[in-house]
Amino acid sequence: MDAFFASVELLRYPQLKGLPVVIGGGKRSEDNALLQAHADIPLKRIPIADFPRLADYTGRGVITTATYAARQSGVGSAMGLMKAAKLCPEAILLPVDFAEIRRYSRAFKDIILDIAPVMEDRGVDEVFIDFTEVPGGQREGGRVLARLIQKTILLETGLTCSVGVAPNKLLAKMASEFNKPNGIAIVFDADLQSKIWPLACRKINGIGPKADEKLQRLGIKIIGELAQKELDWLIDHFGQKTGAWLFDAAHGQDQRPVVTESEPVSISRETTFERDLHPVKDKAELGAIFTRLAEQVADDLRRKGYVGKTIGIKLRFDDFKSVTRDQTQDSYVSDAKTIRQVAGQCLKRVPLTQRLRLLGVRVASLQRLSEHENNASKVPLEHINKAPEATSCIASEPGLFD
DNA sequence: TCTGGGGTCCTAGGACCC
DNA sequence: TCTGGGGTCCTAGGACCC
Repeated sequence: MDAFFASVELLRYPQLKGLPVVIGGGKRSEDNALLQAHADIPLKRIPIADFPRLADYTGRGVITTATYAARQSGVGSAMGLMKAAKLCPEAILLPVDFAEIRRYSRAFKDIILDIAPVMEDRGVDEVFIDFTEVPGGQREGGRVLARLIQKTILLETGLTCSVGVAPNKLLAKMASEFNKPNGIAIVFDADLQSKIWPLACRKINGIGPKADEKLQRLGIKIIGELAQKELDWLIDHFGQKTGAWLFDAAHGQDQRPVVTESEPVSISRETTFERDLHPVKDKAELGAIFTRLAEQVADDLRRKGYVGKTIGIKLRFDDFKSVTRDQTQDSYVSDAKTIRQVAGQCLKRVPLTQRLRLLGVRVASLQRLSEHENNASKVPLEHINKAPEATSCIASEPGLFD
């Protein structure tokens, strides 16, 4: 989806179209103030001058999405809002409305599922779709189906998206960036040299700042240069797994299937404080936040129907360094009390000599509540065979060749 | 002007087992 | 004198993604 969070806000406030708008910053208080002050008029009649300005922001938030007009000033995703305010003070700042985002996310995915049922969820604003078995999916290299999806989403939601069609996920993801916004791009295997090799290595999904820096140190800036390197050379410099993956990626090779269903690995909640908190002086406040995070995670587990047996915490200090601690239980849990208690034990293993800026609580090693109840109803064997009269064990001595 | 929140996957060492 | 070769699970950190 194109500038998804911002585009959703523009549906509500069409008077902001074409203006630099930035979404982010957490709290909805300013937005509520805006709405309260204009309770008597329709949203689309609220004067532009009355919207909150990025220049007035004072918190620790980051940009989630910027409209294309705002991007002209050099602001972009993940940038701190205070920094963005210097670059584009006149921009309008709106908080994220998660409920609304989820509604539109569900809506555009349902539209796609109706047309092409093999869809992989990649977060609120992105999916992979397998065109292979969709009737007409091969027409014009996929362009006809891409256009149909685009038009239907626009018609039913008012939102635009960009589509990349290619033989695999790696190339499709890159292709989707080619004609943003509201664009379609088709990439065939034969286009590798002309369309992919001139791109910066950073454009490969999976090469981040660190890997890119290392590649640059080795004199590799674009994918074409990466593709000239031998497999063994890449493995020598990046290890077996990453080396082989880089080699494949540079040659446009990617065998990953479109995965339509997956189970979560972990569920967590974290929060950055408005100001850094002192582990002793602000103990009471930290304790209250800690408890609330545990309650939120417990609630998430309950709502989603999971239990977990690894409970962990995350701390970020005032110097932005992070640590994690976790502890695995013998049995699966999901209640706030237990999570809070085990998380407290984890916290004791961290030396607290600095102020904290973030605290998080996480539950992993998840199991579906339904399966868990299933297993719990079966009495475990060790409870049936309590104190056996005799135990047979053929190989009771540690053998040399076992 | 410091840098959100919720995730996944990988690596690497140690414990422990056969 | 120097000590295998699997395997799994747990823990901590870090890169990366949306």
